[in-house]
Amino acid sequence: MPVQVSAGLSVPAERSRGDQCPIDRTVQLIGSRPALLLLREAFYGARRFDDLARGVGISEAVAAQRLKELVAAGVLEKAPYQEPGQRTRYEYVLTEAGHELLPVVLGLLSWGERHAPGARSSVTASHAGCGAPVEPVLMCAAGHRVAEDEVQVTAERRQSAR
Amino acid sequence: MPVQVSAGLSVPAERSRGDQCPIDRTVQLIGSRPALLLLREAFYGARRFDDLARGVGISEAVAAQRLKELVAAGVLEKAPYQEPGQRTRYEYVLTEAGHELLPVVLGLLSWGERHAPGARSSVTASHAGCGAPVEPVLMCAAGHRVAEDEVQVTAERRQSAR
DNA sequence: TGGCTGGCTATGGAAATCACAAGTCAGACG
DNA sequence: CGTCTGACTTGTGATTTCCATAGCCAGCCA
Repeated sequence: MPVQVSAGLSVPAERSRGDQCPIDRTVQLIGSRPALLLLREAFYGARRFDDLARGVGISEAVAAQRLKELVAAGVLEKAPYQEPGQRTRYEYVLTEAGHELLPVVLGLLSWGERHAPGARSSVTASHAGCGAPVEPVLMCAAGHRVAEDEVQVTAERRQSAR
Repeated sequence: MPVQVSAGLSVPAERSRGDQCPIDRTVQLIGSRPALLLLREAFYGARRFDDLARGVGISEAVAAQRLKELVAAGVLEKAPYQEPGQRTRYEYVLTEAGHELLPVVLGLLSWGERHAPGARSSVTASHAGCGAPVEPVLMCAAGHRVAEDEVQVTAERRQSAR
């Protein structure tokens, strides 16, 4: 399913320094603290507005704004639900594209556990099949597990005026 | 309903909303656009102040500030270098912990290529050993490659005070 | 000794973002 | 009909972050 990205909605990607780098584009979409934390809540299983906002600890105004952006970016989707005796409401569920951000979020989690001082994690990610904990790792197309220092990053710099 | 335990934690009162989640801590360290983009430049191979700042397209003041934070966070390190006929200067190199952020950065890159509209990437990451492109994937401790929807995220909710 | 250059530091004002508070809206319930 | 609740929207300052400009500082070189 094609991820439709905002038909001209509020995402401010345009004005900011037009960078053609996908990293920059992704960061502009989900790179702010509230957005990423909302995403974290979504992975935890939160779906309703109040749960999401409270879990992150931000005001409703900010939550509404960020959720709108995440929906526009195709990361979340509004889906109707109805509790017995309640009227129809909308919850926020992760789209396919949203699920694909899990490696990033788990990468942040994993790094934070190892390098950011503080309380231990209260979160675990496990393989639904076998129950073993899950971690993001690097692999090359040939099937090798790749250590961080075995990666060659090459950028075709052509924009560097000067 | 989850219970709130461990409420004894002293109110943060720090500048940041004290969250004991490693994801939040990591985001507070490297989650801003300038910081992440500086990191990107570092992975591209930039080491000198001007190259880093110019590559990101931010002012020197912001670059100096963010670089200082990244050094304080242990992601970058200042190392002396000397070009012939120049005085000793300092460059910024990735530490071990910094290199371990590569999965996160590549995850953002990979996601952006697939889901963020725009020009194609001008960056590739390849395995230094075999030359094949590298991607971040999820693996469980048992050695299985795990799809995003096979991951079970469980959080010990305790903070839902109120 | 004085200029040049890379690498910052300082200041000031514009712009974005936040929390807090209050208001809106739709429909189930009494 | 009128209230209640979840999900927002709007308004108001305070706070933060940004860019731009300017200045400073340390050597190498002439």
